[in-house]
This record gives sequence, C-alpha cells and structure tokens, in this order.
Amino acid sequence: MVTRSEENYLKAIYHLGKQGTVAVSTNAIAEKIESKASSVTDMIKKLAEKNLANYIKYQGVTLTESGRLAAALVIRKHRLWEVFLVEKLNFTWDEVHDVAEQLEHIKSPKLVNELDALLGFPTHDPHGDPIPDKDGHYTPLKSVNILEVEPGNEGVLARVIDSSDVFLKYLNKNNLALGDTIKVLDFEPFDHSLTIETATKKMIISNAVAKNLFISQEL
Amino acid sequence: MVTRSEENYLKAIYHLGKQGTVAVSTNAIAEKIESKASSVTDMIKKLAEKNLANYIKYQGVTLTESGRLAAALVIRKHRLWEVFLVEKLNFTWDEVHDVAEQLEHIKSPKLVNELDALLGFPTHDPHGDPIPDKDGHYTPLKSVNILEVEPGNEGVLARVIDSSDVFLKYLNKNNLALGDTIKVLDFEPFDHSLTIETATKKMIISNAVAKNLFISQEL
DNA sequence: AATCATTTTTAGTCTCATCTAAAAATATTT
DNA sequence: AAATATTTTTAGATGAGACTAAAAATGATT
Repeated sequence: MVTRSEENYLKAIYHLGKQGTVAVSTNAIAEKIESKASSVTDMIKKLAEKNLANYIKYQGVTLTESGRLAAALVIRKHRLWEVFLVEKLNFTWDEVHDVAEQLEHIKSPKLVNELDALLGFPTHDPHGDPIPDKDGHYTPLKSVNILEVEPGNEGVLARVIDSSDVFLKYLNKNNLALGDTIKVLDFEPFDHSLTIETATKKMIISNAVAKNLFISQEL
Repeated sequence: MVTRSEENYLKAIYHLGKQGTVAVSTNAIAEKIESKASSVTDMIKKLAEKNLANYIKYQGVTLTESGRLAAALVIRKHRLWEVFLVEKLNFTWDEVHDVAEQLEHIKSPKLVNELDALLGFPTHDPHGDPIPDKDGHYTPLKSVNILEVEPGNEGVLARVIDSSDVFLKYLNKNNLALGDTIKVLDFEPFDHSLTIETATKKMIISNAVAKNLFISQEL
C-alpha cells in the first residue's frame, strides 16, 4: 500500500524531475512539499525500499517504472477531479486545487474510470494540463510560452503555470480563459511586457504574467 | 480541526447511541470500529477534550451538541456520495460503501453543497437512509419492519438493513427495489416466513429476509 | 457480602511522519 | 588545494493513533 504521504512525495519527484527521470535534490522536494530536508531523506529511503524510487546518497532521487506509474495515476486522478469540480460542480479554476489535492488520494479504480467516462474522457484539466491515461501515458501539449511568439502571430491559450489564487483571479478579472484566442501585437524591450489582443479587447501584460501563459498554435 | 479518525469515532457513537444522546460503551465502539477498547478510551478522552463528547469514566460516552453536528455532517457527506456513486457513476448499491467511507472525509463545504444540488437535493441514500441537512437535521423515515405489518396492509419498500453483497444480489434477482409497493398477504407461524405481493408477482420470503425489509406506510 | 467475571482504564510500546540539531559530504570561493 | 559555504544525512525527539498486558472498577453469582 502506498500511503497518502508517499503519494505526495512521488508527485513532487515526478513534477520536479521530468516525470522522475532526472535526479531531484532533497532540498527541492522539501521546498515543494513544504517540509524539511531531513524528512525528505527519510521518505526517499522508504520509497526506495518499496521499489518506487532510485536513490543514491547525496546524488538525488529518480523514480522507478512503478514509481512513475504510481505518480502518474495520482496526477490522473487529480486532474480528472479538477475537471469534475469545474464542469459539474461550478467551481472556478482557482478554487479546485485544494479539494483536488484531497480527492486525488481516494482509492477506487472503478471510481476513476467511471468519473473519466462521466466527463467524456477529457484530455486536459481546467488549467490546460494533460490528463494521463490508465497506463500513465499522455501526449504533452505542444504549447509555447507567449513570450516566444513572434508579434503578429496568434494561438489559443492552452496552459497556465502559476496556479496561485492571485494569479487566477487576475486572469478572471481580465477576462482571460483557457481556450481564448490571443494575438501577440508587440513586445516591449524596455520592461519585456507584451501587448496582446483578445476577442474582446487589446491589453498590455507584464513580463511576470506573460511568463505564465502558454499558447498552442496548432489545434 | 477534527481528524479523520476522530470523525470515525463520532460517527460510531452517533450510530450506536441514538444520535449520541444515549451513553455508548467503550466495547461497543471498539467492536464497531474494529479496534481495541484501550484505543477507544484514548480517543474518547481526546473527543471530550475537544468538547465533542461527554465522558465519565466507566459510564460510557454521549455526544455534545457540536459533536452531534460534526457526526451528522460526516453522515450527510457519506450518504450524498453514495447517491452520487449510484446515480452518476453506475455503482450498484452494494459497491458504494467502501468508497463513500473515504469520500466522507473530504473537507470542502462548497463541494458538499454543490454535490447536493447536482443530485437534486436527495432526501435518502440508495439504502433508504435519510440524508441530514446542513444543520444536521433530518426527519427520520417512519418505516416499520415488514414483519410488524398486519396481513392485508401494504407500503413502500423504504429501507433495507443488511447491505452485504449476497443480500442485495438476492433483492435484485427477485426484482425487489427501494420504492416498490409491497403488500403483506400472510404470515406463517411455523417458520415465521411471509407471503407478499408486488406489482409483478406473489412470493414467499423467509424470516431472515423479512427482518431486513422496512416499509413506509405514509408517503 | 464475598467471590468471580467482565468491562474499562492505565501504563508502556510500536509505527508513521514529522521535526531540530549536529555531523558528514559535496560544492564553491579565494 | 585550503577554507568556507551549502546541502544532505544521521541521530534523537515528538505527537497521532494504534496495540498488549496488567490494574482497577463495575456487575453478576452464589
């Protein structure tokens, strides 16, 4: 049995180390999970013991095949629940995270599969992140940071990185939502801000905001 | 903060002691929760410390007003999730219990209220048990065991007690479901079995089955 | 009322997941 | 390459929540 706490560590390693393929440092995990390095060392040992992680002292940690799968399945649940909360229970995308963080640990294969079906087998969560399938696989969205788009080109807002309350509220306030078409008009070299145009208006976004917006140009 | 474990104890006391109004023994709780009497004593002390329970050594335990509310809200969540699983996710009523046992501990007032709305504010769960409202109140179903019904009278199947797989499968096989109107035709003193009549057929049910069927005569 | 049986409580131990403080290893700087 | 700084690990402690075994209280029986 993988405990709730172990699942959280697996998730952190998965996110920090490109699906757990790249070694992640003890401190990085501690920061992500908001714990202390010593706690992380303890837990990593336990994960290695259970064959979920590869660990060499002082060298950081990666995930084994089964660790990677376990992490992906937790992330799958997290993102499916996020879709459910937004689509069926009228949550806004800045409200879903804490609840999904609890729901992702519910253990019931049937529940996950039925939830998936109820939602129509979604491929992305409300933040634009891809939802892994039952085998932990997904096709990463080919999205590009809006700062790398040449002025004059446009695309669909496909993903945001920061999922803090303030940032998502900022997006709401400015009528920016996933799926919106955004055209890049101008890049300002002085402060690295961007002028963009949406269906409804023209606006200037700071570099700090732009860094968090990813658009997909295909679709 | 009420922990998951504390919630389980509150629920047990609530169920065993008529909403926690009647003193419940340490042993009874231990049996219900599948733990040991010593563990129960420890936990009861903690609940009393938090003003959720009234505890006098060797005299059993009752719930305080806030303990009663806390327990009712957990039960509310449990039963709402059961409805959700059956109505939206194609669970059969014998599959819901374990999962609902996990889901009932999710903390999010918004989640509960929205779920309630999504389900159309149900008043009873799939087993016929009433769902408490936000204040922990509910009108207990005035249902009576079918063995206590005078031959000749009828009612609506409102509640079943046994929720084991075999029993629920038995009901399915014999086309008996909650909401069905059942008329009692005859009581057989020899083996305490009953002859009943449903919309579709006449049948004889054993005493063991009859003990688990409750019908409501108003509605 | 005295003995026996049962229930409940206490005392002490265990595991899990965390922490602090100190020691050890690695990385960086001069 | 030595000294200093940073990171990581170890050692030992803590709090939940559970357990076993023994002691204390209550209840039942003669």
